Amino acid sequence: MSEQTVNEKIVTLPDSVTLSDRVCNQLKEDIITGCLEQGTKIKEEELAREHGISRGPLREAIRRLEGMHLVQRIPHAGARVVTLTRKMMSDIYRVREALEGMSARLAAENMSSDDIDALWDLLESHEKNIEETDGKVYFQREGDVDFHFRIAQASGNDWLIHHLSSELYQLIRMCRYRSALHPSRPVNALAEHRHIVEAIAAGDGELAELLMRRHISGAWQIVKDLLPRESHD
Amino acid sequence: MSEQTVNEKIVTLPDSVTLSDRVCNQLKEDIITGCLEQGTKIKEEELAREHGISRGPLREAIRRLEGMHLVQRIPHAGARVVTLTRKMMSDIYRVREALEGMSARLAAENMSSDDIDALWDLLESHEKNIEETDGKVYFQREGDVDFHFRIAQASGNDWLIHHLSSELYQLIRMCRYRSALHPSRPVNALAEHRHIVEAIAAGDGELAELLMRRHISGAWQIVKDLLPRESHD
DNA sequence: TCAGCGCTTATTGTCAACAAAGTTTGCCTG
DNA sequence: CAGGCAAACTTTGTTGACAATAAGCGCTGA
Repeated sequence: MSEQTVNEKIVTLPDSVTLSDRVCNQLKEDIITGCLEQGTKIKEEELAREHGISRGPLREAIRRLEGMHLVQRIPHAGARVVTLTRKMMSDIYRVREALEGMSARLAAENMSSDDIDALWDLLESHEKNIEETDGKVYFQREGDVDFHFRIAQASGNDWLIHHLSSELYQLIRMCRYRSALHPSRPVNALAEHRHIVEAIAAGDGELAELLMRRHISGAWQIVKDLLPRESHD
Repeated sequence: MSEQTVNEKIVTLPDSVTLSDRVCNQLKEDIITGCLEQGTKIKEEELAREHGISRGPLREAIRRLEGMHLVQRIPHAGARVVTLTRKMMSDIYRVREALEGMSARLAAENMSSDDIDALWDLLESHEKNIEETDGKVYFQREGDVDFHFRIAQASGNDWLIHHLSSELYQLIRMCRYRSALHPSRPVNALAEHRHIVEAIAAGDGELAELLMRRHISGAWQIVKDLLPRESHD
């Protein structure tokens, strides 16, 4: 699609449509993985220089991150990396419970048998993954997100898909990176995922929703105790 | 706060913290009210000149509008005002059903009696408003949104509050402006609002959620028939 | 010593010019 | 006459400089 005339200097992210896009994604990852610590003041000139771009595109990137709630901005005072409070995470998990519950119900109603087969395959690969790595990778990496992402996709509701995958999941990932999380949860989660897929395969939307809500609610119970102390809230 | 040296052409929005903010709000209203028609190509230079600002702030404003899903952008090809399809509105109403249902449930659990009294007052003023204007204004203006906005506020869930009030409601408003809408719905809606508040006052979260979901579902049934034809979808 | 004031400085907001990409137009060729 | 190529134009992406605002700091005076 893109010609070969592209400059070879860009190696980290091969095809970046735009400097703003590239830096936006870079910053997003940096924030989520904690490379940019929470509450960090964002100094435009400094960041721009670090990323080798001008302040213009950087400002646009920041505006988009603001839209994703990954940075908070005050008009003439600058922007800071968002700080995840316990309350914020609680709010997000609650909303997620509602949205993913809905997502599972719609998936049960809409999903084709081919898609369901693909879901089973996904779960199988997850299981193998857990066995191989002793459960460490499943939750920490993309595995869990993949599952929920697929369900959201299957709902067919574009709004749901977008908000779950490009906003809520990012903050969930960020939360996971903060709370190094790998108890015996993975095998539990996998079992729960199985039950959800069973309900979906049976076309039982109501059950799928219930199970999904319970699954997420349970996840929050685990996560909330692992969150850093910052107990003032 | 701002000096008097500001150009006197700016009369609509007196104190804007930032050009970008001002134009962003202006554009938002223009898009919602249909002043900027759906699908319109956004030409940066032209718009910037019209609003008397440079392209820099305008681009930032557009990035934020993109985040609100009021414009769609393609990297090197420009941005267009979003086009509301029937599917899109349907998706939004479905999500709204889930989120506002949750919102009503939380409101029933959290709301103080003072807040509930204020809600009753709001409904009363709405009733008077309907009588005075023969029902034309209630839905069309802020009345209905006000009610839902208050409930969302009362939920205490910041994520819910933000997404309902600053994203979903905007698109709902936009939809309303497209479908000139004032049948006998207002009195119905008011009655439904009353029942919801009753449930909240009784602390019956489950009932409040049910009634709210039904209320919104009903609203969609009305709205969807009033949407412009564009029947290809 | 400390409160208040003005200045310096660092940072954000804005602008106009430059570079690159995409789109249209029109010419040339088969 | 049709199709495709190329050049001109339009529009977006990017940059560095300039203006304005807020924060930090030292000074003066009581």
